[in-house]
Amino acid sequence: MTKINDETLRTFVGYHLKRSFNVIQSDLIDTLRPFELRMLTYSALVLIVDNPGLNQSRLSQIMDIERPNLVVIIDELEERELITRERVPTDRRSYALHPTEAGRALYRETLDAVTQHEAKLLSGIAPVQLEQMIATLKLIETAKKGQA
Amino acid sequence: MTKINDETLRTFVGYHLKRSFNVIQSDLIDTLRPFELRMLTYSALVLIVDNPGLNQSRLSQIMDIERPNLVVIIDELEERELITRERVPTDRRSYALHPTEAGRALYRETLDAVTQHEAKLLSGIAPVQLEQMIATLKLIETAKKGQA
DNA sequence: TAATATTGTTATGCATAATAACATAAATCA
DNA sequence: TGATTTATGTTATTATGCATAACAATATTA
Repeated sequence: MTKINDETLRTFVGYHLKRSFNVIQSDLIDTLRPFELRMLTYSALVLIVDNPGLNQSRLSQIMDIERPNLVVIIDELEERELITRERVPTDRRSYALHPTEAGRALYRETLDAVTQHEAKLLSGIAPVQLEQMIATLKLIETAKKGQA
Repeated sequence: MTKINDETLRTFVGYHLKRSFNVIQSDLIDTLRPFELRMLTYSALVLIVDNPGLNQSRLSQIMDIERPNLVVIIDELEERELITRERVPTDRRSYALHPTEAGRALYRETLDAVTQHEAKLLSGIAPVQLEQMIATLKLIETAKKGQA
């Protein structure tokens, strides 16, 4: 069992980002499974509860996914009666997305579970350190626009 | 164009990780496209050049993917004659993976390109800040084992 | 030797993500 | 006003990443 050398890949920030994200992601998937939610359906539910009345176009923008990919997500949430699609009178092309009472209830349950799971996973890391990291991650997030 | 509120998701470290990784990933995909490499074929090539002779089992472990998923990646690299698969005399179940000269040449080219692209993308961020972030990311990466 | 484990493989499915093409509706402009 | 362009949601299709089950060949072990 020779140790494998990944020092070259370690010179890339992206490599570290990916590996650590994988850890958090797999924890999140486990956390959401009992609620029968995937990462994307969960994100969409949260954003709809926090921004009732928004349309699919805006939602796909904030979620950084293409409109076609959002359709099935919204279909699923509507099917489960967690949200509603309502025609907007002033713009009959778009739908206003609203959470149902069940949607809001599931939001509260899952928010609690996800928060606790992540806190537990990261319990060995100093909060200050996490805050500093998030500040840097925000810089990366906006790096694309900032440069050529 | 009302501003959308994602403050709830912003309370999760994973959300920040995902968004920033997306930025780096899309930059990386663009960087690798001219070389006809994807993220995984690139990672595999780098690891094979840096660890000549390793087998697929070990490679899948370090790459954090399942063995079956590595097969097609290795197939592709072999097809392009960037690596070779050689039966190991002492264990005829496994293949020793070695880079060809073309593989090593592509490695050098791409390493250069990827390094420069990432440096440019992150040029607005202080190196110390990135180093601190990487230290925290490493903690997250090993968090799973460290806890219950 | 018999039972078990490992390596690589095929087949399959799920989740995430991108593009093309389209109907409907709205906005623009000429 | 009417013609053109744009925006919204949708269907269909594809690529990519990632997981599991099942298997043949080979090694290991009990």
